[in-house]
Amino acid sequence: MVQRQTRQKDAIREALRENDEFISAQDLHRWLEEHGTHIGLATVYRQLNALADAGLADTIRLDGQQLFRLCGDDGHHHHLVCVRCGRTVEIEPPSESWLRGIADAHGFTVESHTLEVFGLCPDCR
Amino acid sequence: MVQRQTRQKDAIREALRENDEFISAQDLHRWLEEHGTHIGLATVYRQLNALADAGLADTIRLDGQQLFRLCGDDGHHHHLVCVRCGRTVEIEPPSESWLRGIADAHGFTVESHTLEVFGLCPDCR
DNA sequence: CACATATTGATAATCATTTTCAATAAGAGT
DNA sequence: ACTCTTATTGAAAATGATTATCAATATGTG
Repeated sequence: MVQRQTRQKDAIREALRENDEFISAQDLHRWLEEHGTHIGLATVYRQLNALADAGLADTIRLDGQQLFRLCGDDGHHHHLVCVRCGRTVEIEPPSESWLRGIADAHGFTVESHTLEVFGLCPDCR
Repeated sequence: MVQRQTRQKDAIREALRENDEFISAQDLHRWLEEHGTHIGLATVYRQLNALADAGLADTIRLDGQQLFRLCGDDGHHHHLVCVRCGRTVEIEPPSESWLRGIADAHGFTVESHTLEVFGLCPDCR
């Protein structure tokens, strides 16, 4: 027995499915509360981290807190984030070979990378 | 009168000059302490943020804390960061036109962006 | 030198996130 | 359905980084 199914896990994944944009653990917890689903804050953090670790959720860091969003299982993505409303669009990643080339030039290995572009979306500009 | 020169500001800038790699406010505070210079932690945070706001220091976020490093005044840089020892190398940024092209395609403006590559440096791999 | 005020620093306050640990519940085996 | 092991939960406390407070200090201008 390695992994158990619980109403909390289901509720959290479902809540993420209904929230297209990146959302913080605190906000997701509040959202669940407002929708009549009480789940401990610690559990929300735990599941969100678990999803991120499993590669099922993407995370970005904005304004001192970590935001989460479900994503396909084809690795992580890069984003264009509206600094006013939080709207997010996935963008083309820089080519892996470009990254590797740069790292190789300095003798580094590549473990991970981040790329986020911040600006104003069409509605907010 | 808008800006005053103080021994604290000088000490912090000098300390940054002697630390090539990214360093956290806490660590810089400790470093100063170990070098016989006592400066309030709050002041270290204040100056570090002031330098970053002024564009004189680059910052990255690693492992839940913000790291600072002096940089030239020609805008911000991108980095290759060793996840073990913290060693950092500046890398070529993605071309501005590439960024703008992506943003334009979605109707976004570009206000800022981040790119960090994490891996192991030659000594740690 | 005097004065207005930028700056400092010790401490308290915030805030997000993690840990703790006893209580609960999933699910495998019977 | 019943038991038993243990994954999971949740409330509360702990942590850790960063920021706000505010009286005391120090800067530089007149």
